[in-house]
Amino acid sequence: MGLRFYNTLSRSIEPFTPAVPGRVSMYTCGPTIWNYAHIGNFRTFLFEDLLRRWLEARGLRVFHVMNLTDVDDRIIKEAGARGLPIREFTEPFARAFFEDRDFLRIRPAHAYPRATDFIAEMIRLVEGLLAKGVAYQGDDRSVYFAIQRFPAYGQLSQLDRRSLKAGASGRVSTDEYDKENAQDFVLWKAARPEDEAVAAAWDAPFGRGRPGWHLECSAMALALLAREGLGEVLDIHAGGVDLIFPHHEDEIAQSCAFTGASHFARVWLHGEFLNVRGTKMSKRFGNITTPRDLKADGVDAGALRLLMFQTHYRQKLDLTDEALAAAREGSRRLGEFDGRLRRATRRTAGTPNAWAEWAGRVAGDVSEALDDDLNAPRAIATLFDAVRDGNRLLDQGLPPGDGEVAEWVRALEVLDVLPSGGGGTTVSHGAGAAAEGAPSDTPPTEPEASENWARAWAAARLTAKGRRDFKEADRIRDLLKAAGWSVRDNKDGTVEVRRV
RNA sequence: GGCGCCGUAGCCAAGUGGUAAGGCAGAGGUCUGCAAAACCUCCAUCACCGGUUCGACUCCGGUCGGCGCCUCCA
Repeated sequence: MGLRFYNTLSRSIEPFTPAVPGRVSMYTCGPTIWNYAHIGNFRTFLFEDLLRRWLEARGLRVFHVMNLTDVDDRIIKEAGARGLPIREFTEPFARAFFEDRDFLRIRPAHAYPRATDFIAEMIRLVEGLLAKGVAYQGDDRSVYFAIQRFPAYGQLSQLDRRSLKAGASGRVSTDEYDKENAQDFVLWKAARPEDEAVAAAWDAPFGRGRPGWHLECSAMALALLAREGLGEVLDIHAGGVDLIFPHHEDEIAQSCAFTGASHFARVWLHGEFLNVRGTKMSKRFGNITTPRDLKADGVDAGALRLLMFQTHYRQKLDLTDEALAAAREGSRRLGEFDGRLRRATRRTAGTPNAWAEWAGRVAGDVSEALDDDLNAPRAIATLFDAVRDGNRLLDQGLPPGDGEVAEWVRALEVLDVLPSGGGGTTVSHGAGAAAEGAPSDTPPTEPEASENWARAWAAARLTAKGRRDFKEADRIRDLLKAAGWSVRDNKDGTVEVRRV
């Protein structure tokens, strides 16, 4: 059936065809670097990572841009409180964002433009809008976009079908405005002393000030599209559902009014929220958890990715310890099978037919699931089916060929949900561990020494088992367990120890 | 008040107009010195009430419950 996505613009699933064959331009709204991004934010970034990976797996060359918002009210306020220029204030959070991104194995975008690096482009955009008469300067010197002069306004959020209740969100007071129409949005905010204090003001023909929130995405997307020779319409624009209105609606208005094109992006994808006990994770609700918090708690990125992808991106997902534990266990099982499969691979042709069928099913089902609006939960179900069937074949002693294993690897690479590193080490007979005599009962603290220690005990267990001294063997297992190592006797007579 | 989403087993979660994927947990079993791992078996009638239909969990209407957006929140 081919690749298809749910397009917020049409509220329906549509076949996806990039404007330039073989290439995809994709812009995703990134974080406002005023603080550490929480995993709610990262749920969206993870969904976008999956999108990116699948497009690439489908053979498309993706140009992915993610902006970093480094000037906004919160940043100015926080920077002011610390007496720092905004650039200096945001820098550590930008770095932290990249660290968290890497921890979660999110593939780096091709560009991470920062708003303050594109002031000139934004000014040009505002000038263009003023020239076209769709923008005007208010009495406060700020520049606003006049939505009544842009008839298509509201198509994304279906504004024509709703009546806005001014200030209903309670997040902004309605009387702060100096606009012709309450729904007009600001393109350029006239500079205030607080802005000057933190170097958040720039000169412009229409007055000194700083960009409004929406402006950066339009300016940077258009600038980077032009640089890549990809026209002035994005193939895909993605973000969280909360950005549909007003952010993306306003981006469309200012971009299309400027370019004259009918679209700013042909496909709009929006990811649902990550909830905590039913309500969205948000700084203002005080219920946030950051990737670094989870990392500190020993949560693995593979488990986290599995958890996120086991729920469709357009469904709300509640984060709980139980769900996290379940994902950890699932990730472990996938990793266990992956290791077993790779060890059993043989490099020969003419593999048993059962494996060929197995591989075909993995590739076909995963592909069909992800093609269908990124149905990762279904793709993961396929993976688990493959684990069960594959283990059964391996139990029968049938080895897979590399071609079949490659199909499994390809499917896994898109989701990337295996546990990271920390595999066990296997000790076989005559490991020479006894060379230095019996290891001490207490483990060394350094990781490497601790591993040697565990290996030594594993060898000792092997020896004890060899003389059928099961009491001693059990004692060793308990001792290792107490030190945080799991023990497993393999069928081939080896002992495997693994950090828990 | 407006717009929209959701309500599937103990927990998480796909899905289809024809009688419910997958994961975790749990129970029993095979294997094992014992474990572990792996495999096998078992574990739902899809919030409620109407309607349409030969047939609905899937379509329509309503009720109840949860959630989101409504000007700078992924």
